[in-house]
Amino acid sequence: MTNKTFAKIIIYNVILEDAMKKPTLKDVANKAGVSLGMASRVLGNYGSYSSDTKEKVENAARDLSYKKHGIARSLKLKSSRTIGMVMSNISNVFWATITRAIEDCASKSGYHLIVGNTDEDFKKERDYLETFCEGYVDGLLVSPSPNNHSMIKKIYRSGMPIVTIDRKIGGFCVPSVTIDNIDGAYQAVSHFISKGHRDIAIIKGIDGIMTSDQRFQGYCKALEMHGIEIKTDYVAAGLFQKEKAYQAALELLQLSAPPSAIFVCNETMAMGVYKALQDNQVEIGKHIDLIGFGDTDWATIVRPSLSCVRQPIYSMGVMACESLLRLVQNNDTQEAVIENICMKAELIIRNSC
Amino acid sequence: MTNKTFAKIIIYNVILEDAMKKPTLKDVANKAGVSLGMASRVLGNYGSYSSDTKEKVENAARDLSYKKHGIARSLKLKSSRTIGMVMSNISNVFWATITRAIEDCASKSGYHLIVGNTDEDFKKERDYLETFCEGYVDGLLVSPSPNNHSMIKKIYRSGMPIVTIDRKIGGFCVPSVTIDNIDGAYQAVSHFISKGHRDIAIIKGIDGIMTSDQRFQGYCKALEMHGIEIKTDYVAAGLFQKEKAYQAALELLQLSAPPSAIFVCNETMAMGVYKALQDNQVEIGKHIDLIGFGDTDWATIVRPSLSCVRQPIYSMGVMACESLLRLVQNNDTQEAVIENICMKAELIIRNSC
DNA sequence: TTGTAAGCGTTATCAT
DNA sequence: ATGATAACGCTTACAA
Repeated sequence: MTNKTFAKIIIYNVILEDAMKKPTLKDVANKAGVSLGMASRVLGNYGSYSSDTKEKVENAARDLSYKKHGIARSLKLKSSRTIGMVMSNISNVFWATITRAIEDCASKSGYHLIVGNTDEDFKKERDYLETFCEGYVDGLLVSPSPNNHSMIKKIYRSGMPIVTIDRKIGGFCVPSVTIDNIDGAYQAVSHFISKGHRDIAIIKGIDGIMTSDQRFQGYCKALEMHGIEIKTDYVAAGLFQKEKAYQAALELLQLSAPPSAIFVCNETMAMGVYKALQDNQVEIGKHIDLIGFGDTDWATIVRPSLSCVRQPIYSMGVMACESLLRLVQNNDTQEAVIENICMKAELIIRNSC
Repeated sequence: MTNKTFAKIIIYNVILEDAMKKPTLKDVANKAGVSLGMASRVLGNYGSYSSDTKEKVENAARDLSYKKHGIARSLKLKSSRTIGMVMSNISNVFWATITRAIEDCASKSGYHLIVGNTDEDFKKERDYLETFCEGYVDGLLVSPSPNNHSMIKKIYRSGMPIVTIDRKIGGFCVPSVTIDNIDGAYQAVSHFISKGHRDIAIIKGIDGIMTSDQRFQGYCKALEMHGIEIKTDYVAAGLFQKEKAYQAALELLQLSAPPSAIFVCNETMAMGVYKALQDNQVEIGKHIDLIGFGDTDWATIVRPSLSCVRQPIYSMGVMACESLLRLVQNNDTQEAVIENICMKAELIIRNSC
């Protein structure tokens, strides 16, 4: 946004080729000398027709370079063959990876993917859900904000296939694919404890968002299991943002009794924490140990390398999409099975602890 | 993909609410006791109608919670109000950021965004272009692979609005938004030279892809301008991949006369190079200077921090989308202006050089 | 095997 | 101001 310098080279076009409108099935039929229905049959490869007409139609289609019109088909078949994905922010690697997984999976089955970013704004989320549901999608993958749970339930109950991803609606009433955040956090904090740490801080994400709340639960559980008191001083909020986490880390350092270990609830915030500690000459892995939730590319090139709870991100996307496609394809069954899949995360120890 | 552990909680659903099919305009009209056309007029807010019918129709629509059917509208209006984006890989931050920018811009104008990943495979690219053009999109944003230039020209000439992004088709015959890669690379290498370096290596991306070729051109230009010979030993290929770049860096180190500075053609490869140098106890910024093309989050937390050529990624996405939308909305003009916008990159000096 | 025609859910023109 | 009705481009049941 900052860099506004650019050159604009404008070329006046000589002429655009005759933008004649695209040929329709009717054109093909006419050219082939058969009826519209006949043409549809051979191009759609169903019904019966003589090899003679088959050839005539195929030739005509080729000559006109006919392409079937997806929208018209969609209307007739009551299926757009596209699915929608609504998430907080696709430029976050986590979501980018999930989107990639979903698109891979969807395209394999001939589905298109349409995306929407909400920035955790439930109003935006609502808008996307609404417009996507205006016939544009056959199914929905959504990572719902806490405020829209009832809306999503309603949409699901009205017959639109949905599977929530990375977060779930209370009561198991909508299919979901999630990570076991409690267990992941528990593993991380338990590891700290096993190394002798007692003063363990957490930098949470956004309260009310399932992943953040559950990671905090896992943190609490580990401390409680080992009879360690949970000090409110050690519970900081980073809102899943780099800068906020930087601040939070600073405040932790300024405590009269600073923690000896910090569990950071996502990678973006882990970046902020690294920076805060580096800026204050605190040696990570020596003065303060660190574990982040979520693996990332840079974890291995930063010094010391970052230990983390690795989530099976790509797999999560694939499973969610497969679940959804299954629903989409069984759309008729009134009495459905609701799958709530929960995947385990894995603790990866590197040098930051 | 590696972590296959997961729990599957299956809940049998009590019953799905009567999945009655969605109300149509006809239903609304019936309920309101007016004709279908009338209902369409008030809901579409055009034509004329009495305030009485207006109220009746609006009430009926609300009571039935009627939503207009996007696909049907699209068919009638010959516009899907969605644009398509085809790129190499959305899970790469560069593309994720661009996609975000485009989606922001598109949604602001009421357009949906549908995406496709090609992994630089021209066959996949072709498939996406083809299916997207089956009426699904009103316009296309493409970062074309070298093999599909003629296909893209053809599609463009046939009347489908296209703007290429980050790469362009030879001959300025299709609108584009790109970065001035030659200048960016030139800045980086010139900086090396001004610091006294003579033995400057480059780790290129994929030959034949515009961004890689142009960055190499910029490298050559800087060397030539200062009368420095281009040594083939110093020209390595990293294929835009972390691992390949790691290898390439290793080979550079093993040269009898290793370079004193390396220019790396993207951030992914810069990661590989960092790792290679770290693994071999080569001190970056001391034994070997480094500049990468493309800014990244981790550039400031890695030690030493990474100098780089920063591209205005988000802006590029916005400009491309705005260009495209302009084309989409003037679709009728036979004689069009072809904009080829080229944005400047900016050298950011940190501690790696 | 083939043609006819009735939709799919809209918009928009043409009478009235 | 309102109601018919013809598209949009396709699929498919029904007749022939």
